[in-house]
Amino acid sequence: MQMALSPRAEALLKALIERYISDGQPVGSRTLSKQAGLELSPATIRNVMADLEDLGLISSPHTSSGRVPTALGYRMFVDSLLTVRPLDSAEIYRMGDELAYDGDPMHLMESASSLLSQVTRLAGIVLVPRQEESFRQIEFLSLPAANRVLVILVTSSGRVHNRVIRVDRHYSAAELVEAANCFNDLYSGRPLSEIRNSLLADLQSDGDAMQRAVKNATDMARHVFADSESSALDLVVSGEANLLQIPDLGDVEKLRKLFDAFTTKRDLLHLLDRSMHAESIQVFIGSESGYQALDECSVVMAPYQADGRVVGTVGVIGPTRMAYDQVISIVDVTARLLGGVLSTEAR
Amino acid sequence: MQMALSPRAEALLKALIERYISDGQPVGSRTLSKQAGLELSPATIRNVMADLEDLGLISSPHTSSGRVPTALGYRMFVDSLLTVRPLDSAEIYRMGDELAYDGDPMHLMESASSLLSQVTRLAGIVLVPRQEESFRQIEFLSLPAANRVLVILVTSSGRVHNRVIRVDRHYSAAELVEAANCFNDLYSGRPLSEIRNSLLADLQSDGDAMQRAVKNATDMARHVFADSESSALDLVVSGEANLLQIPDLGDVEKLRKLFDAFTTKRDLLHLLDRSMHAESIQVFIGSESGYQALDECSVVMAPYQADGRVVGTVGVIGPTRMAYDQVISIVDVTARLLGGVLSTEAR
DNA sequence: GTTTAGCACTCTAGCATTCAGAGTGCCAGA
DNA sequence: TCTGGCACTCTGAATGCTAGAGTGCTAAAC
Repeated sequence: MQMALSPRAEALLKALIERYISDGQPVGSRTLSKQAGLELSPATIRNVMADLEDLGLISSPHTSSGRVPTALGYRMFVDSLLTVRPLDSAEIYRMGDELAYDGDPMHLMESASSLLSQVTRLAGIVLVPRQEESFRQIEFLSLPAANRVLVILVTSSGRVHNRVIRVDRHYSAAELVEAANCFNDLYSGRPLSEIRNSLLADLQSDGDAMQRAVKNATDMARHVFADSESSALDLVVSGEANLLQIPDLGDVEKLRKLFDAFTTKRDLLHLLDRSMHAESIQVFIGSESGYQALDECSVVMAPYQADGRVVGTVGVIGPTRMAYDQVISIVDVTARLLGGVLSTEAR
Repeated sequence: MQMALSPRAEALLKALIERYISDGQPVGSRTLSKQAGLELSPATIRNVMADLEDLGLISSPHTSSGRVPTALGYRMFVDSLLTVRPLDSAEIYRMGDELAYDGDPMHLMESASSLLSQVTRLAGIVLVPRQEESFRQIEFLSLPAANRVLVILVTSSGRVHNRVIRVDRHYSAAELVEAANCFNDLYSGRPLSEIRNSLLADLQSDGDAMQRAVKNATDMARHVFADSESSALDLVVSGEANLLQIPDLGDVEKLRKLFDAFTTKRDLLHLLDRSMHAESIQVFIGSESGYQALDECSVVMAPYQADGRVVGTVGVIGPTRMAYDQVISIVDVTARLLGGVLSTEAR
């Protein structure tokens, strides 16, 4: 189906999409003919456009007004016609400054997301995956309030989960330290999911065979591991408000669905999970994403690395009519910057 | 200026506003005359309405269409005409179930905010004030990564702040425990702000007179106290998406400003701070709030208590045309439920 | 003196009509 | 294979019209 286009048709499609992206108006043959670079009469252009329409790359909103790219058209544009506009180094430098790292990776993700939304004037998203996380350290603190213990879990990425739990009796500080030590020795470096399952299994066997300290630790740890599973914190979205003023997304009902997707996060997580496994930048255009809420949106995501391993993905979400040439390089740079911060940091 | 209205004018105003709230259409004299309870001809009603308009309580969008309440009209309605519709106990019970408390007060606030937004179909907000917080406990954990220490601060409300800091050399676990003990002994129960200032003063004096352990603790604690000042986490907003589908807030530009206010939080914090000092429910109508972004919105807030002391405020934000009778009692009940959870919990 | 009926007036919302402009498709000629 | 020309279509803005809803005012009725 995807027969090769003639070079002329390609050039025309490229010019049309670029024009549409900057104007937002359907593009007609006259307009395109006046455009420098193509010395063709409107009539010729009309013929070519008719071919492009047959191929499903462009369409006209109504019988007789200019053409508009379809999702397929954008796809071809992004895949093979686009000339990405690299950022100048001053810009990159400025962006790097904005990425503040204070030790809390969550803050870093938030600042990356917010940076993206400011620079692109779209919504920025950062996915902080949990599946790869492993256990680093647990600690139990006795609280003054009766029979309360604060459980603190530190994961390999440096994220910290804490939770206050009620316990059945008072534990001395020494007991708590011992329990933590046992647990740390037992599970250090193991993936969270594995530990979670293991804890669940322990709960069922309920063996009296276990040492007391280990048993205590297991009981208390269970709560915070249950928390760490919740993926609520894994996705950071910012700059949603930018989407409000984009005329392309005028349909209030669709906009509401989109915002719902931001708060629910479920669908987005699935989608972004896919982009994790890609080598480089990925662009989901319109309904390609498979989620209704994103029908009129495109998502541009780039995986970022820490010490050579992909640990998450970062990008933006905006209308299908977005300035891909700029957005792609901005997302690319952000992913690199983020990777840089994470990697130097770990050294 | 606020001369007493005749009972008839009051009844009329009340009927008009109730009608407008449920319909969203300007209300004319005929409509009002047909309404049960008032046996008056349209002409009479027109006379009264003219008076109400002179008083600035209602206005007509254009020369000849029905009347619409002004902010002043809503104010009088809310202050003296409104018959609050109490929730039935089943409803209250159901809401109580939704307020899950797992030991983390932040989760509780989020669930309260989300509960409000679901029940009212508006945006829910919860203010968690910081000024009243006092110090409960600090702890330092050594991390495997070179020269990193995790600082954990627990405040009186049970909130936990953590931060990873770099230190100049390796500290042994024993050193860290000692430092924490010193610090805890020194500052237990004192207000955060006081400690913050004290730490700042110490930094300047830089006295060699201080014990080494105390000095270490002070240096490390400084970072997390700086964090705890940031008020970013103090305001929880949820259900913003609900506002999108409200026809009254059709102006996209205003909506964008409103969403910006949600993410900036600064203005909202100021406003809500005011509502903290009120005894009971407060309603800010339209431009009364003094913030442009809230021009076409009303804010209904109720302070909530923990053990008899007001510790925060909870409520909703929506269009000026909202069902005050229901919203007010929903907010009221939520504040009580929240207070209940916080108080039983502390016992 | 309050209330009501009647009347002239005003403004909106919807509808049909018109008209210019932009764009298309197609055909015939270069 | 490209281009010029022509008939056709569709949109969007402007216009005029009408019905409906609502008002303000005045004079009569209670």
